[in-house]
Amino acid sequence: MKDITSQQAKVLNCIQLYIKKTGFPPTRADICRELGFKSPNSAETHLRALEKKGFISIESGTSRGIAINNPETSEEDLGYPIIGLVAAGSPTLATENIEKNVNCPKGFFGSNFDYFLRVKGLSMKDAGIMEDDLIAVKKTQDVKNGDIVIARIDDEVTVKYFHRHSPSIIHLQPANNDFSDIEVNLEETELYIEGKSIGLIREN
Amino acid sequence: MKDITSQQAKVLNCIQLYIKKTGFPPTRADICRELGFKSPNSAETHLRALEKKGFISIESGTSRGIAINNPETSEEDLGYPIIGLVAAGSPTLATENIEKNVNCPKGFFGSNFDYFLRVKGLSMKDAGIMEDDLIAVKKTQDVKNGDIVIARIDDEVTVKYFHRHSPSIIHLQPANNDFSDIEVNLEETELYIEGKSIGLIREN
DNA sequence: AATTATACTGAATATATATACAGTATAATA
DNA sequence: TATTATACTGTATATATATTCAGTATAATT
Repeated sequence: MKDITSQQAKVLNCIQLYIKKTGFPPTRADICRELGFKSPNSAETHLRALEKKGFISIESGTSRGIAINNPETSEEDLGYPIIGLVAAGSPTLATENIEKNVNCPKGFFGSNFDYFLRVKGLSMKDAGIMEDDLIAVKKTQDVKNGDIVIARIDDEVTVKYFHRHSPSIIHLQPANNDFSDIEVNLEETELYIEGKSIGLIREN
Repeated sequence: MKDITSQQAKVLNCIQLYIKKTGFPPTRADICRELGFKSPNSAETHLRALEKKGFISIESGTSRGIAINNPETSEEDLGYPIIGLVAAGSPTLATENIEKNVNCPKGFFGSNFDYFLRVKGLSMKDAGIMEDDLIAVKKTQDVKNGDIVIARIDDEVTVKYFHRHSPSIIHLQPANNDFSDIEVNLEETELYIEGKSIGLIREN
């Protein structure tokens, strides 16, 4: 990264202050107003110089498309996404399925996990899993009998106890007498294990 | 701050992710692209709803003029202590009672809380509170009927539903048929409300 | 001596963007 | 029952904004 001139430093500082104050970067005109320039091109040339020297990035054709290149804070925690347990379809990490992100420290639960799943229904009530609870899901196919798994059968996603009765027969057991076991014959029906529960969070 | 709807939460999350990714807030069109909307007015109305509810600020007439109102200035927390629910005695924050500290961000559950209590027994089983669960406890005497409270009667601490039947009669109800109600006559017995449960964490 | 980078003013313009207006539809609430 | 909030599509437009072009001037390199 090349040397910055004093005027360029003023512009860079102005951008940082502006973002801190408003939450979004300044326009060329904003910089002019802050620093007393009379032409937007003054800001423009300074911005291009700062970009060339690596202090900022400029998204072309984009209003306020200025980003400060901070190598230190680049690897920041986005947190874990909360995904709704949709009746049909696979819970994917696509933006449109993410309810919000939870700033949860890594290794909060003993082992690592990938996302939170918001529970619908009471089929696991007796396991202490209630409606709207958040299950910490570890994406894995390595599940043992008795594990609480997130399983998908024909596009329907469900949370149940996992029990392999024979190489091709798997039982998905609810923890609620009002629900019945789901017996899956792997030779007839496709079963996909999305992962297993390694923890739970409830907000009330 | 009013309740956020699930769609509004998605929009808010989308904005946060966009800022994290690019360094500047999205346009209405950007939000549409991320979430699959086909009209910029979809984003607009969600933004106005989020503004009305206080989650964001919008600078009028300003491109990308979206600022998130929760600066989430959470400095790295010292963490919350986990306190064992001892059969007798008050759960105090003294060092000798602290099982360990959990590095949990402030405001992790909607409201603030003071410590985690490790649950013993199954008296609140039907409320989804299982043995060894961690209850997030907010120290307060301001409890309403139906709240899950941490109560102390004669040095014995217990977690139960709170129900005031008359000014001097309080029922502490378990959520398990194997246990019976505790009726407390405040004129005869001293009852101290340590606080109430505002959340729960389970590690398995 | 000829570039090249810095540091500006001033005007012009294509387009990126916010935002209003006109609809449709459903669920919740008074 | 009427009303409000939510959740969208679709079109239109004033303006906010990036960006180019044309200059002027000084200092630092090559």
